[in-house]
Amino acid sequence: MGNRPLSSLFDTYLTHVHAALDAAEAKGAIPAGLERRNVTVEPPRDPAHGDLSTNAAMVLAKPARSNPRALAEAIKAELETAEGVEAVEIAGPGFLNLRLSVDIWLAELQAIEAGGDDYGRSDVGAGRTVNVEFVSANPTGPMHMGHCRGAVIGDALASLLAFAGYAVTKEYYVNDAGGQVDTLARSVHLRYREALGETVGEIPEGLYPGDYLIPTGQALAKEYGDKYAAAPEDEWLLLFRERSVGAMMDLIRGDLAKLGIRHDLFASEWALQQAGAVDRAEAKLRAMGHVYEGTLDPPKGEVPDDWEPVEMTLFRASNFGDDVDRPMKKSDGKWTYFGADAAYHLQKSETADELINIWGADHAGTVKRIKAAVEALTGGETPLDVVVVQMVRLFRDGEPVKMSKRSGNFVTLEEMVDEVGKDAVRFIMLNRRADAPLDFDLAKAIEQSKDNPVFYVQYAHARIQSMRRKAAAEGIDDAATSAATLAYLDDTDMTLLKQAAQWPRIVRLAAHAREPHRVASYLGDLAAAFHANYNRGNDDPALRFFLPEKPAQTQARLALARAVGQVIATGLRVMGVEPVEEM
RNA sequence: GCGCCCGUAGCUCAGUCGGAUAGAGCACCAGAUUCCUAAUCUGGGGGCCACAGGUUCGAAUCCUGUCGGGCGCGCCA
Repeated sequence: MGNRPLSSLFDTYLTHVHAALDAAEAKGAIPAGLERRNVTVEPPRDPAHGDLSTNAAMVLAKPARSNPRALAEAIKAELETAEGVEAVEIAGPGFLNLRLSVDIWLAELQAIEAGGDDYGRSDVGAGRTVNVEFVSANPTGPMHMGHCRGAVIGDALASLLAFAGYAVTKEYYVNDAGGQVDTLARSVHLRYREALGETVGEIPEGLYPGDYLIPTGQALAKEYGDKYAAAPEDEWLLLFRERSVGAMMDLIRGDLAKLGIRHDLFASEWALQQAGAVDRAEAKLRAMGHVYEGTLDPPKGEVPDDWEPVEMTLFRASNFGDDVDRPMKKSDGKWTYFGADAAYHLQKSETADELINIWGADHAGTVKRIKAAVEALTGGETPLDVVVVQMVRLFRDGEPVKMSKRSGNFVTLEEMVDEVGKDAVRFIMLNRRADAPLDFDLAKAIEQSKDNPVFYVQYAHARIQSMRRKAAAEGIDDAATSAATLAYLDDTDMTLLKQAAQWPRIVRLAAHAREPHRVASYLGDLAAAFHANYNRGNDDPALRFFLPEKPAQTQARLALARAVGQVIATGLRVMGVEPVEEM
């Protein structure tokens, strides 16, 4: 990162606006002590309005008991002297529009060059530690397509937050304590007997049928022979659980690796319970009076036939915004999933300032209770954000893709990545808001056309690299930008440069909103602007980027292209997509 | 029944902690096109931002309600 300041152009000018307000205050032009929190500096919607726009006069008008235009006049007078400000206009209901000198944009172009892959990196995270928990798929089989979106979103969000200056831990919660893991162990036991030569036939209802359990059964047969073949379950269940979970986690880690995902930490629910962490969390809540023994009302809607009220250990979630209290411990004395999860979140909060969970939409109903638990357990000290990821529907050429046999049930992540590639999967999964359902078309994902956003963005980058290679071959110096550079750039070029200069702001906004899809949207827009600019050369050869007979101009426009290419490459890397050199 | 999410162009969706004339792609229409990388390009039409109130100088954005769609509701994980 070096010693460069990490503030973006917008931050810099927000500082200038504050300075102007201070100066206006000092002269008595505006009242002192106004609430400035809502003062922003943004690019105006219409580029014709200038380079930057501030709402200061409108926001301050009311507390100042003045009208926006009058305030704007006072602020304008101060702002006009700010560095790099060429003109200030008052427009609309009281916007102050700033036009910046070309020197500022030249400096920004040079900042992109100097920054390289770090251009846009931010310190808004201020080194705060964030724990991003994602995937956390049950360790009962390989990952399927349904896990994929949350995996990519979690990984990209972690990467985005790291780029925005947070200290990020990527964590996977292994649900290895529930009854499903017993089912897994029994299923593997069957495969173990099969490996010993027994004919098992159809996998019985209630056990996992997938072929992926066969190697685990074989490995256990090789290691233990027929020792457990006829033994009672309690002699082998724990062992088989441990081995099966280990094997499944290896599978899952392999699947994640295919998507370019590596977690920093795998936290075991089983280990958590064994270590007494759940007891401690419950005791902590109990000491605060948030836990009691009681019964729940029957669920609304369809009441199960066998409903009967039973006493169990309940957390007063309803005191923290949830609809009803939630069981931590079942009447049989075992922890509920929620009870363990509450303890798990307490554990995470001990090493992180902020928590983020990436959850599938099918868990959306449990967001309130876990937020309630975290609030109670941390005294509101540790914020928890739950990013809810909606379903993916898989298509091929517009036709829904149905189940596949191999996994036992679903289209596996492996099949998906093998078919369309890691980068296309990642980009498309990130090209939509998480809370909107996504249709994923396998055929479209690898289509080489403008309709395919992955291709379109990659192509922009590849095209830029191609020009650079060509320039190098022609002996045109691909050197650093000089002061003369901007003389060759016209308005359309400047618009493109200004768009590339939005990158630091996009990083900040996307990180703040926990929305990595904003990066994908932005890159799509930037690529489109680049292609449009490039295409001008088709109508007017004088507007081509590569003009061998005009090396100085070529150099200048290559500098612009290089900056755009740099931002695209950096953005793609934040998304975990590898920018390609050629296509 | 209750909760969460969503409702923006014919379709798929963006939309800046509330800001100026609400954007893009597809589809449609009209032109251009062997071009630095080709897998097209340029322009055009198209909107009661689901509906009704409210807050605000200002609402697609915030609040309330209604309607419509998705997901969920358990001593499961």
